[in-house]
Amino acid sequence: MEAAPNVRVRFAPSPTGPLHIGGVRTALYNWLFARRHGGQFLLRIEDTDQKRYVPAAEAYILEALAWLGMTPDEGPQQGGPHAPYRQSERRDIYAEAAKQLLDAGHAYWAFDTEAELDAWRAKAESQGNPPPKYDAVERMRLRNTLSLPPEESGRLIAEGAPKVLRLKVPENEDIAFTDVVRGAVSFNSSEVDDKVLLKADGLPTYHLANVVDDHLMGITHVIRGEEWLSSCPLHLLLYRAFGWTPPTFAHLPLILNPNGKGKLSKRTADKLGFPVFPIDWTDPESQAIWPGFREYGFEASAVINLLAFLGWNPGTEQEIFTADALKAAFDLDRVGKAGARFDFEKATWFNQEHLKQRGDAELGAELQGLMADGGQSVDRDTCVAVAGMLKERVQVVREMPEKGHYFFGPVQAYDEKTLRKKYNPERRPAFERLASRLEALADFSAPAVEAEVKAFMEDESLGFGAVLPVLRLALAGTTQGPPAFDMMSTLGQSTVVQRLREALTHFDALVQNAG
RNA sequence: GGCCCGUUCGUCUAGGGGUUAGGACGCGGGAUUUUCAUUCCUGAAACAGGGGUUCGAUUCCCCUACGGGCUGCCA
Repeated sequence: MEAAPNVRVRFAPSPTGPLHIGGVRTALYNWLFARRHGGQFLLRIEDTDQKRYVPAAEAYILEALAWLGMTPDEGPQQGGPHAPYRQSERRDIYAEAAKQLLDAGHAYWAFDTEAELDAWRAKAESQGNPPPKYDAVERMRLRNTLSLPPEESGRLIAEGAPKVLRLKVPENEDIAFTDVVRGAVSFNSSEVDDKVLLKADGLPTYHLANVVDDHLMGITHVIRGEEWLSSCPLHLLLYRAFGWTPPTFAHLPLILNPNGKGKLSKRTADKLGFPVFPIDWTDPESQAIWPGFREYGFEASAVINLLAFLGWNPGTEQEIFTADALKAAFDLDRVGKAGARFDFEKATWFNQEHLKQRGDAELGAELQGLMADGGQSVDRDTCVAVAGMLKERVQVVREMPEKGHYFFGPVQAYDEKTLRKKYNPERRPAFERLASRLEALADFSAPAVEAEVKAFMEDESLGFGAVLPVLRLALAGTTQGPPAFDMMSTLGQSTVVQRLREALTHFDALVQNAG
């Protein structure tokens, strides 16, 4: 799309719990769009619902964004020209905006209590009708400054009766707009009800606060989930009532459950065994940990890559992107319209691709840290070597300690089934000679070990198939793994010799047991 | 129920009035590898259905079906 002058976008989550992966993607698209166009990416905390407010959620959001490298240009942490960036700290601004609407006749006070409204809805439903709308026709039957005699309204207000401010939505008017991802969209204003703008507690609802802030903060593009599409006409009405020019809207398709129906949910993800949150979240009530991608072992760059592709594609066949490459390639015109099912298999593939592109040194340092977390101190060189050998054999770095356990400690178990197939007790003396030959080696580099083992095979008239599997079994307990000579070299001479000799003492018995 | 949005291989998707409908994940086969993994080659696999418009529709229009969202003093 054309480079709009000074693009400003925002991510505006509500701190009611951990950020969902869908929310993270919304943040990502906003961030990418801002970077692509040299604009600003703002973070605004929409904490206007005191009932659902979860104190730890804001810190969680900040940490998740930081992990992914999506640093806001303006936000509660870094401040900015439009501070504060937390809606609970902007009450006066909304109150003033509300007054403006009230004075202009675009809004009115309503005195109906929640109980009254509940009864009103329940009555309709009991008659088999759909839930009624507080709209142009119904409002005259409810209690508000439009339906009540002015004296009574005045009295209620003077008495300080609980009241909410509602938008006076016009009747039967077509509201058409162009959505960047959906094209022409239109609604009739009669479908929109007189939404509450200011709640009885004096705080604004999402709609008011969002529109006011987007305008005040100079937001040029509102990029958000499709769940907001239905309220977009309401927002447009609000912009019009204020006399403001609305921003450009882009409603993103939703991320759906892998199989079955609906928006991707924690419930489904739990069942299928994968995370839906960027990082771990400890539920304040149950203390249960809701798993995150970070702790599962995902690379931040992979999460960004895979999320970017859930609803967007570059139009080329390239699928592996760094964040920087995405910043250059991303744009709204290639965002799809249809919801995308989340495929964890593909997500892990993305991770492995990103893993393979990382350097051994860096990976080794991470592995060393992982080992330390597990209480084992391992030297850096070993970790680097192991990481290099294992990175193509795991999907997440966290698999390495277990997958390569034999590098860090004794063999946990021998694969007996394979042992029976590959080991012939008659060859035990030969393998003992091999142990001695290896013990005598002056150079234990992989090529030297390889040369020695090959010489041994030649001398003993044994082939690869007769020697390597047994060697692997003795040293690692399994026939799978990195190239045998690299593995041996990393294990080190004394470990190799010792493990081989010890294994030989067990192998006969293990083979016999089976018989 | 009403309103709105959507629908190309199992999944993510490219494409677009005339194509052998392309790629990726996953799956199958093969090559390489001492093994596993990687890598490479390869196979199976899709335009939801019905009407139009058109010389010609997967592509444009309508309807249906299906899916999704919204329908709160939640966001």
